[in-house]
Amino acid sequence: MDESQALLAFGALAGEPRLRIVRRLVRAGPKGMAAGDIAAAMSVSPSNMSFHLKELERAGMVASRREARSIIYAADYRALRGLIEFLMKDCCAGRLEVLQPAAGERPSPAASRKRAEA
Amino acid sequence: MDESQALLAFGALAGEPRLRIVRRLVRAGPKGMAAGDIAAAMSVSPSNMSFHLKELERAGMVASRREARSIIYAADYRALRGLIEFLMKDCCAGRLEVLQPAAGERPSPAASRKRAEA
DNA sequence: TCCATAATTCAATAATCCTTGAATTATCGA
DNA sequence: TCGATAATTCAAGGATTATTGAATTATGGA
Repeated sequence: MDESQALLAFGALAGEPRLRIVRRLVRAGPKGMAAGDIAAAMSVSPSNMSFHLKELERAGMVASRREARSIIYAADYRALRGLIEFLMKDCCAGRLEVLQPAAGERPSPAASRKRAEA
Repeated sequence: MDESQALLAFGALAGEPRLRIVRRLVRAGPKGMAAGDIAAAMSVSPSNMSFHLKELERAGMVASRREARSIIYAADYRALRGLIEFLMKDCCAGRLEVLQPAAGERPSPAASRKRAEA
């Protein structure tokens, strides 16, 4: 996966409805789910669901096929793997310790600040 | 990493300038880089850089500390690992084949369509 | 204290993205 | 062909997010 695809993928997953859709479709497996069933399963209007599914498809995260009157959407596992790989290889490149934490690594400044605020 | 943090993280990485910043900071390592040096390194105005850094910090992807007159930003490796884990565990939960492709898996419909368009 | 440097904050504008509901396209069965 | 179902497309509006330049805060040294 190259950078521009990764950017699309991050954008596609950066919203509650679409992240939920992807989760649902991963669970559904390769046989997928009809657009209307996804919409009903998460109480989103058909037209809005269509918008989000198109967005996910544009980003390559899901694929669609027509089956009689329904359009079936399925998660693209390759894209998910590709995104994970992108984060590991391309993004953390040259810094293996990102993936393999040193023993006794201390909490992040950000985390400490959050605790202090609470 | 929980869902709301993952959503913030995806949003933070879903843009060219910020993805570049994270890449640069991962390369820079734990000692980090001053805000101004990051801005200069990628020809972005200081005020705009500040905006993006704040966004990344809000998402927990980077941490900042003051050092004399400079403010030093560093990538939060834990957050990057957390995001990778989120994708693997939470998002692909119950579908191991997302991570371990079956032998002879065929190209995605999306990929075929792209080829056809070209 | 005064000046210069480093960065942030603020206000205004521009650009994107999301949602809604109506209109349209495609398919199937009578 | 006609009616019903499944989904998409379109246009309008609302809401977020990004960019810019000016004003502000914090720090260190003369």
